[in-house]
Amino acid sequence: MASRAKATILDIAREAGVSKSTVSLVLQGSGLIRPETALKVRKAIEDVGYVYNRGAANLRKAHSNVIGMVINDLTNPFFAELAVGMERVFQSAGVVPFIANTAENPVRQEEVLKSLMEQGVAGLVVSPARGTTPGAFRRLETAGVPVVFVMRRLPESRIPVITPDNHRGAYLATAHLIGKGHRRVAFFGGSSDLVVYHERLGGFREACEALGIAPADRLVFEGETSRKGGIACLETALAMAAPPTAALCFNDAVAFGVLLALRKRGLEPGADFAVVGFDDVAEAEHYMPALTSVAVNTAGLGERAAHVVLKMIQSRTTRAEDHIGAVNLVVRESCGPDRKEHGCAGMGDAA
Amino acid sequence: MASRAKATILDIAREAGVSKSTVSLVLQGSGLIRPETALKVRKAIEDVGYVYNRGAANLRKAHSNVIGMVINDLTNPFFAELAVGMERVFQSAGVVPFIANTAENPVRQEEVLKSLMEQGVAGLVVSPARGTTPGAFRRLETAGVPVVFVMRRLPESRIPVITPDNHRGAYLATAHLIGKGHRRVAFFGGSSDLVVYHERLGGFREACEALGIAPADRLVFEGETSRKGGIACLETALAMAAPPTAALCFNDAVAFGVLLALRKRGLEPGADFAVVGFDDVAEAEHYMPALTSVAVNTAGLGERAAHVVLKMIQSRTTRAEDHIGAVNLVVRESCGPDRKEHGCAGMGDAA
DNA sequence: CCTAATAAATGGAACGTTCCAATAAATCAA
DNA sequence: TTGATTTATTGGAACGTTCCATTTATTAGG
Repeated sequence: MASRAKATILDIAREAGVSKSTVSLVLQGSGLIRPETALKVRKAIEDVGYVYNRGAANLRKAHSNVIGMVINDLTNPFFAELAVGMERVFQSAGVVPFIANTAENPVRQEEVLKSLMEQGVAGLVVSPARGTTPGAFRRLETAGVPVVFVMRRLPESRIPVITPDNHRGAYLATAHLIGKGHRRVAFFGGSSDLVVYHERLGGFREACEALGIAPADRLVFEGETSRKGGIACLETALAMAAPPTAALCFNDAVAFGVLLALRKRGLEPGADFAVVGFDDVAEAEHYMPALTSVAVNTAGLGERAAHVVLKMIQSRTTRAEDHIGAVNLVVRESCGPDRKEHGCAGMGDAA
Repeated sequence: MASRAKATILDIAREAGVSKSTVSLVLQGSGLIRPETALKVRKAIEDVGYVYNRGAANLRKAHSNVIGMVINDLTNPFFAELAVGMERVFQSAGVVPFIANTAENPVRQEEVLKSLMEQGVAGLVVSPARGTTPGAFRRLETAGVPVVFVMRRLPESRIPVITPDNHRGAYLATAHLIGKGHRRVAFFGGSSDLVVYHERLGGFREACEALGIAPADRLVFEGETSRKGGIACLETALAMAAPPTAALCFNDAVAFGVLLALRKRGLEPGADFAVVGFDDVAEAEHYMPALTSVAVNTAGLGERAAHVVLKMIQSRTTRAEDHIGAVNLVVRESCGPDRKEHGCAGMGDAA
């Protein structure tokens, strides 16, 4: 059923009555070959059902045109969107990237990275798994493989990073909440082993400080970065003596959870409790109510990252400039109308 | 910055004072090597910062342990879930699968397949892109590479298929709707170039017939398989003279769109119009209202597909049995309570 | 018609592994 | 001791390409 031993360049050569070198040249589109010869060879290639053996070629050439995208959680639409952005530019550069999922698991990530290296990748763009150890990328570094981080960074590392301006995004969002009249505001979700977390939390804190929210009135609740985490955060927040009236969520997934939990309690998102998300995934716009969120231009950052790694490969360097992408707050319905002093939902505030 | 010429098995041999053959044996974990020798070698491997060159090895061995997962749309959480299911079993089998996205584009798929073949994949599990031409997999077939289709199938092809029981799922869902008292029911979304579409539509039709819905009262609206498509379907359906009162949607994305559009019109999903989805993605449970949907055990089918391809690779065959997975209807809120003759929403029915 | 220059095609070594057949070393039976 | 057997180790060919250095064919210049 399977074909006989697979055809090689030599079989083609025989078929076409030329030397293997000639076939190789044709395969590479060299202009040195007489057009009619090339034609003959191409016909032979078809006839014998040849498939190029990239492994053999790489053995000789030592640069492999395989590019890897290592993603921490493909199940999360945010990262899927990111991956798709990258793919777009790889595609138009004529390379087929291989995607590998680490499922937020550093051990798995280790395996994936190892496998990719053994495969001889030319370059990598990585959104590192939570809890990645500092040394995880040393192998790649000493091997001189171009790597760029996207969306997430490691505490200290020389690897170039493409991220959104998390600090600014959080600042903007928090200012929006405070501008709406909220005086007791919370930060929901995320965990401190991610540096993004500190960046976003930092923006939140700075806004609170700048806009006169008392330290006691800015509440932070760590939690899973998922719908579930959002639900949990809201529950514990509302159980407090003086609960917050608004929250900036670590990401949209958390925000969706909060929205859900509010509804389940019979509270009206927006009117009774304002929530803003982060990332502005596609779904945010279609949620009920539509989610106010910090747009980070996910696909755009993906494209940027892809370009950078391509450039690095081309110029055989392992260094590149970081890029901090602009963000902007897109206001929708989840924060309701302004709550200026008409003491709506009965949650008093100490202004 | 980059290391000097990368270390090979020969460097290790020199370092450890043994022959390259010995190193090779150690690398493969052969028991023929004296433990202390093996230890010495392993130390040398560490010392020189060796990375295994799988390309070179494959050249010699001719079976590559690379497995590919070709997915039509990673952006769709349903397929992401599927991919994750497959990954789980590949991981525990000790292989790192490479995922490639075709973005529902047959041309891209062609490229991806070509690249994978050149890479020398040992096997493939594929959810083919819409509009895949019949010959797209011939290359793989003549090369004798094990391939299994998952979730989707091609009109005619000898390649084994793992899918849910689409016909039965649609039947169940439709029967549920009719059981609730609906007499004018619709099928929303999907397009006829997918064979899944015909399977699901077939189940819908059969249920209608079996349960006495007049041919004129079973409406079918083709449309995009997305939220957007769902919105469009609902709009055109409600614009009819005698609109349906319930719909089975091609998949959950369409159903979400319908839910959204209902809300936007001030209609209450469930009470005013019943909707059931298909696939039961994770989100269905958390939607507002929670979506009644046909659960297909996505991850389970993914696992199954992975097992099958692994088995095929191992037994060097290109054939395997099809598998039709059981489905079940999970009833939530989107169909409301039974609508037995208490003429609730003012939409009369001719029973 | 010969030489120089150019164009087209080619042989062979090299890339880093695996694995067979062969060797070397150790153990055993007599 | 000697050969037979087992246990460890090793050299070398092979895998399918690329690319350099050559060779061969073609054309141009005189």
